[in-house]
Amino acid sequence: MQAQSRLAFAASGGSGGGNSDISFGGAASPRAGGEEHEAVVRELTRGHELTARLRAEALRALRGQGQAEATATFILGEVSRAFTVCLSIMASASPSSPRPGTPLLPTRAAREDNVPRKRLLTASPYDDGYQWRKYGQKKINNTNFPRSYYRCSYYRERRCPAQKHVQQRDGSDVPALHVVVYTHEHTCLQGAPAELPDATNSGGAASPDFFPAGGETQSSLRRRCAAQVVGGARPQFVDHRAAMEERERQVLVSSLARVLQGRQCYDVDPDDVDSRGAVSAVHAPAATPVAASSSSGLPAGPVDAADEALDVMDYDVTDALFWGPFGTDSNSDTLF
DNA sequence: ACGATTTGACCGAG
DNA sequence: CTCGGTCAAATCGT
Repeated sequence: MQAQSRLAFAASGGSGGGNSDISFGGAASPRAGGEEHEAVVRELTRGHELTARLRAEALRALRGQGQAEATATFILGEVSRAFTVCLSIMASASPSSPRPGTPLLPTRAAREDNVPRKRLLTASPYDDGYQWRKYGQKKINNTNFPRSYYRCSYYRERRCPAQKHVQQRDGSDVPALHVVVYTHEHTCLQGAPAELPDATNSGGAASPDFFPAGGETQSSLRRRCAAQVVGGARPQFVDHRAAMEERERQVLVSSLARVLQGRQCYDVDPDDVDSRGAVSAVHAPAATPVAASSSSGLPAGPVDAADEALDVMDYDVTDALFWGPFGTDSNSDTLF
């Protein structure tokens, strides 16, 4: 599913630039395309709803049955996610929706801070592989749910500027969907390997930037850094897209590892999982520990939130699906 | 004791 | 003045 959408959108011009030229099913006219589009969306929505019901029933039936429950949770979560991603693609390709990269009528347009922003619609707003610290919550006018404000946990010691705002979407989505707006790009994973305090050796040479700030002890900083390192080898995230793919892969591996927990004969190595999530090899020894554990256990993917009435510009769906790079400047199609 | 979260106050933009 | 975003003291959880 993801692989297909990836290919489809990769062929359409890729990320960021917002030059996608998406068409589905060779619709001949806007009218026919619109009807076809509606029918597909209707069926996908129905499938999604039925999956949610099936999931609820299955979990009720399998409650307390350990591995079976975990397996059902994972598989049905993946099915649900597939529907969500399809719906997201259809929303982005809607004949009536603005094309990616096309400036929307600015609701609070022309924000002048020039800060790159990006919006996602996802059932799991907290499973993006980063560590966040909440710093505020606000009731927003004319909405049912409060908006929560998060900052990268490394805001202080590494001066990572990344932030995100999470707000549950009004309505009766099952599962509940959240609009997540990311502002700024993480800097805390870039060019870090040699500079981070060593997580295992006591005398690791750390740059002053990575020493604890605000009274945090060195040991607690090390613990936190170690918690984010996967398998002891910190990837040097230079290419943003590769970094995001890597993170998504790790989240998937984490899910698989949970499911396979207890089956001593199976272990999953992240290197054996390709970008589509396919496990290309299964072998001992131990599975690599994975950061970004999910509290929900349902690795639902992020999708485009093109129909939201929030003051965020639309952006290329490829980025929405695969956590691609932020827009970086005025050329970005992800700005407010 | 310490880090994370909550929540009312505050601030700047419109 | 209203509103969204942030701050920071109080509170909570481990």
